[in-house]
Amino acid sequence: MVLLGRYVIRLSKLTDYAVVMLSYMAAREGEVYTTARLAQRSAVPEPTAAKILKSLARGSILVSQRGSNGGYELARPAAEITVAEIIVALDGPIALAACVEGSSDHCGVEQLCSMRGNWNRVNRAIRDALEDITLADMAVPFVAPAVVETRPEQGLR
Amino acid sequence: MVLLGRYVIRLSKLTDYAVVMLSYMAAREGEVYTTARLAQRSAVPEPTAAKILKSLARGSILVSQRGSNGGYELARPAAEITVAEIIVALDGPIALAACVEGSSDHCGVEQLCSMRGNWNRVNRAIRDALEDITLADMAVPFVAPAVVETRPEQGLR
DNA sequence: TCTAAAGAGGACTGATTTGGTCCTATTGGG
DNA sequence: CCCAATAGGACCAAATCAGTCCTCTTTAGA
Ligand code: FES
Ligand code: FES
Repeated sequence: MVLLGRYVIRLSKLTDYAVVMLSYMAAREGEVYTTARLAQRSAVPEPTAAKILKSLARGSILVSQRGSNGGYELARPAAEITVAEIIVALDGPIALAACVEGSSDHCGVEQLCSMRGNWNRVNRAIRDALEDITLADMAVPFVAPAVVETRPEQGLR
Repeated sequence: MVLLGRYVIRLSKLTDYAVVMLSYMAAREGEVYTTARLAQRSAVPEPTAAKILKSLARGSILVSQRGSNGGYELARPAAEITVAEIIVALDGPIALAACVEGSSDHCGVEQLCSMRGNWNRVNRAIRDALEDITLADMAVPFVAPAVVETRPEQGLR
């Protein structure tokens, strides 16, 4: 059977929180933010915020400065940070199921392997979609621009 | 805080199994397949297969015929069944986080709500990607076409 | 040079979610 | 009628995730 490995798209709370914090940081690039401050501003409990920030730093989305006066800073301009990267930093590679390029596991049902390439196609489609959207796209100005409340299906792009 | 609800993309084993079974069914459209048969052919344990098939039927991807001589049949030609539908049938709506059109929960941090529309953009991008791929795309002929074993990053479409 | 303010890195735990099983209807053909 | 199927849930065990905490390293500056 198809023997799934690690790979399932699984974006969640943490990722969502991350975007909230990153958006806040994007407001003034070049500034250094401490964990405490970011936790406060985003309403994420501090230990959790710390965990997220560490992951983002490991993923080269933030650069960290240790020691006093330390903190985090965006590693690049917001427009160059993609949602895909953020997800990868927190949830690991973006893929749906096994039978993924690079996965070495191989299912026992050789006949079905032909499907392999097709999942990859799906994966690539999603990855592309996610790579097209940057933090700058997410981080619209914080002065909430009258969010339409009723079924906002309209054209935000 | 952003108060996430139900909505997280979460395609997984079940979905993967489903595609395997559906691909098998797509080979000869119009034929009626019993749970037992599908379970065997796809190497999914029968009770699990049954569960999946029921979900697919509920999602109008399959039509079921009860009673003896009963079974399942594709509700439409494979080319008209999208991967998106299959996912929805098994894992529920395709979306990443809350702040989704239609979700009535509302986070307490009004300032952050401006991000809302942007998640929707992400959601829509993924949904579109998934709607573009049909079961027919996944169900390439079962005589495995010499799957390239070494880093298959090449152009399978 | 000492201290305190930061981050790094992991171990750990409780809560959710999944995957998987099973049991009891209901349906329909022969 | 009976048997072969599906429908629909309840249920459980295992995996995963969110969240916490503890200890170590780095660095500014008194
Ligand atoms: S490796 Fe996935 S179907 Fe064979
Ligand atoms: S409802 Fe999601 S940020 Fe407000």
